[in-house]
Amino acid sequence: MDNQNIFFKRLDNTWFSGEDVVAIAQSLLGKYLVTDLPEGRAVGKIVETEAYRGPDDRACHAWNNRCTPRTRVMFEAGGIAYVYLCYGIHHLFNVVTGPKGMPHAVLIRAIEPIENTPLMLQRRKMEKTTYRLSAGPGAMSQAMGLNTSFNELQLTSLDSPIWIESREAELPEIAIESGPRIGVSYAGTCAMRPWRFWIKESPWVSGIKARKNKP
DNA sequence: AAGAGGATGAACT
DNA sequence: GTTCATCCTCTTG
Repeated sequence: MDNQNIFFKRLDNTWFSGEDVVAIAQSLLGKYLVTDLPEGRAVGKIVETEAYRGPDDRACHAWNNRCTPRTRVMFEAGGIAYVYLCYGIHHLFNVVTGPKGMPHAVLIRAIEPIENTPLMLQRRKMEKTTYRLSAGPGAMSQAMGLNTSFNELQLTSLDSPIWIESREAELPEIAIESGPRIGVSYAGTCAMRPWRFWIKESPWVSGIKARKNKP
């Protein structure tokens, strides 16, 4: 009967306004993504992220502070959603970070299903729960009901249907691994930056060749 | 106005 | 390992 809010804390603009997007990408691991939509509510634990640092990151859509109709949202203050269509099929979900004018964002690449797996299965048109349900940015977005209609949504508003929250009174120690980001080979030397982060040993991460505990 | 290519994933061989 | 679905954005002319 404890007040949930003591432990379930929606991340706010202050949290997302930090200048170090690489650090924020790591801090998002172990946080919970919640989508409370008309079809139902779903919750997933974030297990994989990538940092994109606008001004000096060739892999970032806002590289060199490039501001276009699409990337404009990345220049907003941290805490707003940046969702775009990739390959004409996949909706990729990012959280913008940093102060207004700093075009940084974190791509959420995978979640561990926590609440309402049946809804996720239905959205993915799958029958059995495996890592394919929500491993990879396109799959994750589909499972959670995220699409480009939520671009520019304020995730930090108290009445927002989508948000990210922490669920621990004290942050537990999380074993984090890192490596190069996926699918950014066009970005020259920037492609080698180890700005992809995931929770070590998590079977819900994308791009794993040999899986020990197949979910 | 036209064309290339992409922060992917699924279904193939 | 390879192919390809599918459409929006950006660049070029």
